[in-house]
Amino acid sequence: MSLVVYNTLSREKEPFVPIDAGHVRLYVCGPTVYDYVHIGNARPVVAFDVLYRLLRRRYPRVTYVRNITDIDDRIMVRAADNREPIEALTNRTASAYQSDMQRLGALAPDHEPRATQYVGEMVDMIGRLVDKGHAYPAEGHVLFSVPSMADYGRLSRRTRDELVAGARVEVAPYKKDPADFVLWKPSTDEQPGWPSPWGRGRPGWHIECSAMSARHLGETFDIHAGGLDLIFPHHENEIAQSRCAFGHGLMARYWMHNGFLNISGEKMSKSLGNFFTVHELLDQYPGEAIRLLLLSAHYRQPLDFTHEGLVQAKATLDRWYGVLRGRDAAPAGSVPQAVEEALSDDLNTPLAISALHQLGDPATLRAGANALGLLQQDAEAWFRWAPAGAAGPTDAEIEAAIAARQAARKARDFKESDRIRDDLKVKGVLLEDGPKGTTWKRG
RNA sequence: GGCCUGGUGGCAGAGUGGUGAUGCAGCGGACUGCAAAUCCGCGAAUGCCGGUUCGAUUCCGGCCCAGGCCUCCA
Repeated sequence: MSLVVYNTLSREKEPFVPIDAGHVRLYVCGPTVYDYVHIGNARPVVAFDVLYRLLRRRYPRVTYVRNITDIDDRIMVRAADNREPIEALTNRTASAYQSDMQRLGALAPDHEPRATQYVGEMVDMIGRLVDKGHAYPAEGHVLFSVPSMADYGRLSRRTRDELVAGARVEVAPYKKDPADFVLWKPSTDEQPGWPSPWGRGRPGWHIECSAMSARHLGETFDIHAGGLDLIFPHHENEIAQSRCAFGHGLMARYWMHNGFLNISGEKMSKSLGNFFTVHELLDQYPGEAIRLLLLSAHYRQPLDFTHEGLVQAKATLDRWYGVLRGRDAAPAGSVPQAVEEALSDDLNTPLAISALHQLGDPATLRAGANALGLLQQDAEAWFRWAPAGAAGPTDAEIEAAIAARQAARKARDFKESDRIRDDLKVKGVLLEDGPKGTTWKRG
């Protein structure tokens, strides 16, 4: 089954043909670690985790790289506010990120490079750009010369003139051209910095991805992915840096971008206060419910992230886990064809989910859901999940109440048995009488 | 102003040049001590105006509406 992906470069779906069919290489832009990530940051991680899983089924070797940006002005500001060392802040938030993404069912990338560990590579790359006339030093900075690249702007379909005309930002006086962007900037004594031929300083935002992708995936690789908002300037500038430094006609063959996430119909933003961190959501909903909601719309479409959506996602998973419950549900050997076909068409996860609804066999259902990174846990564990800080009855108390209710039912004291059931319901525990006895779940 | 998305039943959300998936909700039935869960069945939608076509929700043009990007941003 051939894989087709939408390539931002061409604005069309294209058959996926790897550069080396023996080794597919994928890069996804990761977070800047200065705080817990928000739910919008999780969308590319989950969407491209589905891609990673699919590629691993198709190709003998896949290398997936997702960076962690641990040097950035926001980090410096936050560390100063917190009165803590930068490394303490970045280590703590990077660990929280990794743990949160794991709880969303995302596989760990093969490499998770941190920018501060690749400053040497970045300095080398900037040196190459200067040597080739694509960059120039100015007042302690090094800038990329946009006019030096004939087809700059291909990804975002913008010409240099359009950029300059639409610019909302004041042009720094040391720029030769208003469109030029920073590769290296000087640091004061208090700011973190590294030695370079242009003085002590730190890298600009874009250069780390160029340097780290080249190091782990090569000068050209297959897929580069990230959020829609990264098309410009981040990915445009990565392309400029990598192509001009290495002299290739392309950096990555396929550029994939996920759409944005709205909160209750409005753009998520700090000023509106409609801002959820993955960390806090994981206290209130199971990770798989959050993941299912993220996959319930196509990755390129906008996704409205609502409480109702989470409740519905959890209900769907309740039903699926109900199919698995008490039955032998080891995943069947292969992913059901309908699911595989849907995912092969530019990751059509909503269509794949609809196919899952048609599956009644537990092993097949689990195999199909696993392709989406869902139904990865034991069914009983799923039904015992409770929100953080919930004050409901313990498992043992529930079992005891069920036993008391069974005794009442046997004595045909339905008033008492219904009282017990209602009492548990108020406490968030739902009972279901089946042919094999009574099962329960936390609502 | 430039570039780019999208407008499908009550809600969520796919596909498709030829009787419009799927899930939730709703309605009816089976099952149950009663429920719940499950199963069976039912009703319900393609923003507006043109064009191409035997036929358009799908292709083309215009309009209206919503959203994103234009050097913080997933």
